[in-house]
Amino acid sequence: MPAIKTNRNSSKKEVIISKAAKLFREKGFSATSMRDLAENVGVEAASLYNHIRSKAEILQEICFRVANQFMTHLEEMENSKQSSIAKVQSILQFHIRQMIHNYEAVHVADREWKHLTDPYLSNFKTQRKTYRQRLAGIIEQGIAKKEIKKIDAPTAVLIMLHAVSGIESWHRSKQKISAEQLEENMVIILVEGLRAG
Amino acid sequence: MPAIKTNRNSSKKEVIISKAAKLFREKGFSATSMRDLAENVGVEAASLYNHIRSKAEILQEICFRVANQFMTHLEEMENSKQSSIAKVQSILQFHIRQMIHNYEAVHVADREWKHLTDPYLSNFKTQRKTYRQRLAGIIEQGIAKKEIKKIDAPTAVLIMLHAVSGIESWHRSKQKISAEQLEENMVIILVEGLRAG
DNA sequence: CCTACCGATCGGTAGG
DNA sequence: CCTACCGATCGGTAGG
Repeated sequence: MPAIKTNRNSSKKEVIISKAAKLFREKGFSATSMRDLAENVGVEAASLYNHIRSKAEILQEICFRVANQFMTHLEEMENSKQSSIAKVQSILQFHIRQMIHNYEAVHVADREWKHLTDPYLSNFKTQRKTYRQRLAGIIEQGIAKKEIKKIDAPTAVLIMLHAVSGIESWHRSKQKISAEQLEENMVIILVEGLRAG
Repeated sequence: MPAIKTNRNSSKKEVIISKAAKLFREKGFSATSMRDLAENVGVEAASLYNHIRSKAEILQEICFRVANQFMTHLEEMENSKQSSIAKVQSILQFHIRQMIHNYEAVHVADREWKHLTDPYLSNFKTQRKTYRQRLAGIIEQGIAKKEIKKIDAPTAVLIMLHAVSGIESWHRSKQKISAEQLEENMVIILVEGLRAG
């Protein structure tokens, strides 16, 4: 029954990708060996190759899945009727939630994409650049409508996206505030600033 | 003349560390080989070992030099008489300027420190944690004095420090705003927020 | 899914 | 500073 065989293969592939995301985040792509990964999955290294084509393919899967999720949400926001500041806030919240709940993969896509090889590398860099430009576009609309103060939009994008990657520290922290409080604090600081007033 | 020999050795060591910082940033610590590094320095791989003890030692030098610079500036701020918000702003500016002018080393210390080995790894993690706690302390003083709004101080630290690492994108950007404009925009967004008002 | 193994490359050393 | 080389480990394949 080929249907069952496909399910088995693909679910084992998902286990491999999920364990790989965990290891790539902890040790980095280059410092993670296929023998490390095999041990975590519970098979010999050679057996991994029945499910995946190469180490490079695993990284590709992780990076492009994450990229597609973010691009899909961005497009929803572009087509929505909200105010620009609400769109920016929603995108920020989406990033925060992804970083909280899909931490391993999101972090790997953010930090390890440099180890992709062409043509995937160029493709990924293009997608990344496009995403940032379109997000900057939304911010610029907000500035034009005077909902957002006159700042350099690409700089705002850079701050937002990198601030979110700080959630890494939250994950590692012993005495954490709740995910809800984290999200609330991050949105307030980025939207309203630090200064009291 | 041992004095001259020492100078020659230490300046060659500086060249090695500087080229290593560049490569570690571009490719990551694990993906940079000593043969890569040797080629960039202009010698054979074996010759590097007349100046440095190991690949690990190079990373240690980079990470602890950067850590010491930040810790020194933090201590200056702790001992200064400015308002808390001015202290936070000065620390933010120090991070931004370091990231602009000592980009390679600062970026490596920020992203590649996981590849340190004990006892250096534990030492670095402790310093990092201490730095963040003390910066959070300054922010908490600002909250107590109502100069800073009531937010979770560790979350503010996390946002500030990670936002600054976004300067990486600025370095890679073709059509950059000036370093001064970048600094001004980053400080405004983080201190005053995005929303117009 | 395993055993057995490949060529390439790694960080590092010996010796001059 | 170089040539020559070491043992270890890498990603991946053959064959069953």
